[in-house]
Parts: sequence; C-alpha cells; structure tokens
Amino acid sequence: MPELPEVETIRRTLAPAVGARITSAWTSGMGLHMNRRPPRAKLQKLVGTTITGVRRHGKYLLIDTDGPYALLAHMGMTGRLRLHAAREARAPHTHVVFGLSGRSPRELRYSDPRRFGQIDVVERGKEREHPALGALGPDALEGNIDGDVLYAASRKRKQTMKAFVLDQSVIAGMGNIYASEALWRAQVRPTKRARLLTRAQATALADAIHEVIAKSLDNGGTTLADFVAADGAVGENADHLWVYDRAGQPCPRCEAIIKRAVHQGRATYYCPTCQTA
DNA sequence: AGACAAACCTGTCTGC
DNA sequence: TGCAGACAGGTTTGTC
Repeated sequence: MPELPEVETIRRTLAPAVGARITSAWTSGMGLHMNRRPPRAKLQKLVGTTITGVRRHGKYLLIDTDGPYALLAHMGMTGRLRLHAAREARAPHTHVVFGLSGRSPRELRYSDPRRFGQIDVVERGKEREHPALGALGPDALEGNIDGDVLYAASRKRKQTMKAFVLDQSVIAGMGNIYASEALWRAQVRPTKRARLLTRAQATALADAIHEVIAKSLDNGGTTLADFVAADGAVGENADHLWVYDRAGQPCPRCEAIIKRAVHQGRATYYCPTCQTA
C-alpha cells in the first residue's frame, strides 16, 4: 500500500490529532514486521503526553509529543493509521490503539492484516540511532534529490536501475509503483545498470521522481486495494498511473503495448519501445 | 560488495 | 461450490 505519497497523505490527514493528549495505549501483543511486537512498556510512556506534530522520512512516520519520545510507524504493505471516534467498532487486525483527549473521545488506531508494518517508540533527537531510520538516504520529496545526487550515487553500482530507485539508502520513499512510473517518465530502461546512467538521464530521473510524487499527492495517493488516509479517504491516483498495472494497454507516450516483467521478485511495468535508453 | 531468492503474513482473485 | 496456486504497495535475512 504505502509509498511516499500515501504516507505523506496519512501524515497530512493526521493533523486533527495534533494538540490532543494521549490518554491510553493498547496493543494486541501480535508481532509485526520480523515478528517484532510493538513495545508495550514504551508505548505506555507516551500516555499523558500531547501530540505536537507528525513528521515523515521516506515511508516512516514519526508522531512527536511534548514528552521525550515519539511514535515510529511504518505501514508495510497493508498497514493503516486512522483516526476514529472511540465508539466506532475496531477493524479486524487492529494491533495498536491510542486514546485521545478531546470534546468527543477519539482513538488513533493502527491496523495491519499482513503484519509487515512496524510500530516502535524512539527517543526524540535520537531518531538516527534507530536502525530503520539510520539507514535511510535523502527523502524523495524533501531531500533535495537532483541529477547531481543521483549521478553521484549511481557511480560504481552494478545493480539495475529498478533496484537503484527502490534502494531506500539512495532515495527514501520510492516503492514499486512509483519506481516503474518514474523510470517510464524518464525513459530509462529498468534493467539498465546504474553505473551506466548518463548525467542527462540522472537529471531526467530526478525530475521524473518529483513529478510522479507531486501528481500522486495531488490525487490523494494510489489506492490499489488497501490504502486509505487517516480520515478513511481512498486515493484517486490509480486512475492516473502511466504504466503500473497496465500490461497490455497502450503506452501513453508512443502507443506501443506496455509490458510486465519480474525483477528481484517484483513486478516492473515498462514500455519496450520508448523506454530503451 | 552486491545481487538474488526466500521469508515474514493474510486476503483476494483466477483457473481448474 | 471448492480448492490450489499465484499474487499483492515492503523490508530483512541468508546464500551464492
């Protein structure tokens, strides 16, 4: 579900939670990513603090409080972070719930059927010491990614461009949908070796990454099946994708038939005719 | 180093 | 209708 535009959409729609005090914390006890359980004792340390803001780096969200800790959340494939009225029934596979103060009681709920997501508590100011956050490269939206950055990062790399764009230590936030979209937009072949990327292509790719993300944000993110914002709204960007999940359909640029291939075990969509450089 | 496959899970869809 | 198999937005781990 969630690549950068979806996580950013969740971040923005969590704004109504800012200023609320956390009145309780609950977790199902189920393991999430790598069977790691949300740390129950640390979640309790958030109780009594007030939410002061929500940050994002790549696909990770950080919910800041006026206490010493922040909540770290990653959606994996099917994770949802939503605000609900406390009286609403909990969705299946709800694994973490925070009670929030306010005129009418609300809850911040994390649900994740596949349990590929992550929930953790980090000390504010020490975010980079968290292994997941410390490994991230510059953010694809806010990190000043440009042709120079991509050209420099791609030198000496034997990996394919598809793998390069998905590498979170190079660019944080790109996922499988937008990797295909950006490579198509920049007319870069997904199987091209990164070390062979030209300077002009690096610039085109940086521009394409920004364009693809901006377009998706304008459309509220891409909902293929699971993604919803914190207010429950689905994204409309699936209707505007150029190549992802469009095998057999005409390329929007040259009308050739879009193809699907599997690279590193993951689907890649591309145009075999105009995406050959 | 680095490239690749497998593993972690559940839900949904397809084809027989 | 039922069942097996493939597949899904991500990340980590192990193997070559």
